[in-house]
Amino acid sequence: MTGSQDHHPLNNLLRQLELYSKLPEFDRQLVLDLPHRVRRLDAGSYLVREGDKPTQCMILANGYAFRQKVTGDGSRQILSVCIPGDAVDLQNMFLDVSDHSVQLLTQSRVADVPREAMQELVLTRPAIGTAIIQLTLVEASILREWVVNVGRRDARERIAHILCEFAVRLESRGLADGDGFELPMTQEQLADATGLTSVHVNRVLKGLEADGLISRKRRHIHYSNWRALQDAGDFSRRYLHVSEQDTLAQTY
Amino acid sequence: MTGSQDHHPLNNLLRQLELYSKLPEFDRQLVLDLPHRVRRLDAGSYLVREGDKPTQCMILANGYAFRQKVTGDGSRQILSVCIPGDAVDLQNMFLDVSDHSVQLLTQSRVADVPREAMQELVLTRPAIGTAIIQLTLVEASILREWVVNVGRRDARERIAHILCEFAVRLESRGLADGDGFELPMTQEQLADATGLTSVHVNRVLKGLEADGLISRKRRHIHYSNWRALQDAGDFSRRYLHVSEQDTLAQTY
DNA sequence: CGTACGTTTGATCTTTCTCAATAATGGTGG
DNA sequence: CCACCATTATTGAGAAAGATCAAACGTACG
Repeated sequence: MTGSQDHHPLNNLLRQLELYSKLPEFDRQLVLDLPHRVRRLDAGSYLVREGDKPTQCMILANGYAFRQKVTGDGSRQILSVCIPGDAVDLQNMFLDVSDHSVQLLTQSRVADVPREAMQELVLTRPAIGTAIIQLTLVEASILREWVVNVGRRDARERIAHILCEFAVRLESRGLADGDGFELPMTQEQLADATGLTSVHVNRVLKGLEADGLISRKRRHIHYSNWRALQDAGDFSRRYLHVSEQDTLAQTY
Repeated sequence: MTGSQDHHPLNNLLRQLELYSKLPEFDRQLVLDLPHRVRRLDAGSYLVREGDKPTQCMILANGYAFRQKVTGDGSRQILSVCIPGDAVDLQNMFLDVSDHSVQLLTQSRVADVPREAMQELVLTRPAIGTAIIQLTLVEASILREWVVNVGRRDARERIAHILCEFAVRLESRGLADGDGFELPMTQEQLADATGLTSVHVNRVLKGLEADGLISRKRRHIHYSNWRALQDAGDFSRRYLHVSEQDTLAQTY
């Protein structure tokens, strides 16, 4: 869960920017030279609250976070899970007021970069601009898949699907162990991500386990039958826009 | 529904780019000078199919379209509704393969702009880059709200919410008539947008009508009680990031 | 060792879906 | 203008997935 020992927290940002194509050396250095401040925050801390006017972009150096919105009657919908290395606040870099909240799932180190510094790089360095736009578009693609997940799949499919998504995303960052991963959230949070109740999530998880698709120990998910799990979740990785080689271990 | 008589179809793109801030005159001209081709297409035509490698960005000169994905068992989820003037393919401008389809709701005129020409403007003209990123981020914000809508609201709230969203978006483009608008879709499509069945959508619409929140004539929705409709849909316009003055008529 | 939080399980209730049939509407060809 | 057809809208009855309520059980942690 700790990942590599990158002591420079912007290395994470850089790695993400280079997901789709390498940056010129000059641009890489500009990214690493961005002014920033590192904070260590506890689980549950808010990085952004809906309605905020953020002045910083935040990069998750380690740890997990999630985006959420709360409805008028108080129920919560989780909108995405940020994994170590994610830039959390690209959304807010070009919009003045945040339309959702971001909260830490685990204790984390977070790097803050002033909004203007980040904007300047994006607008003046085409390679960096391209990379940022691609990241934003992939995030939108994942959101579209989540709309499908909660809108048109039953409970079992939803859970299987989100487990597959975690598996591929974590694998692509080297945070999974080949045939399993540490689920960074409680069943209640899983419920809020899938539009279900925690009671029902529990029953579905037990069902998947009983059917031999996964096994669980504490929060660790082991996929006993990866193909069957994908089928159960109607999962195809296309929407993640990750290259095959990033997740070779799962292609077998 | 026909909108204004912009004979230059890129005027629509320009208007959208200037939603958040005016472009310098030089940039405006670059946009209008973009190479393009105009096509007239029938309702039901696909502008993009999932899996395509698009080479053009498309701008909806008039008419309506929607984004959709289809699940393994054949059910459809509508992901967003594009209204006249929307640039449909910003998503694909920087990603090589499309993760969803776009289909026309009505007969439309569509302007195609080569991907590279568009990319170049975005990456070399900061004002245009900013505008495009903002549009992309607003679209992501709407997607997040849709996740909330299908994930955490009941049928009545979902329908009321989506009606409010249409009202504000159409109003902001001058396509509504103050206290009503022409719904561009069937109840079946409304169902696919809200994760419900058409049967249930019908019952909910009748319920909203019986309670005096809306009245309907054919596809025309008239909101008899705008405030009550917003309340019923747990609707707040923040996520649309439209300025108040764009929709002054509704603020009363 | 106790407290708080997360998980598991059972029983019951509601919302929404499914299936099926009927009615309205718009468009088409004659 | 009219008869016909395809699509869309409407309504009813029964079934099912998932929610709700309630309680017991584990486990981590101060």
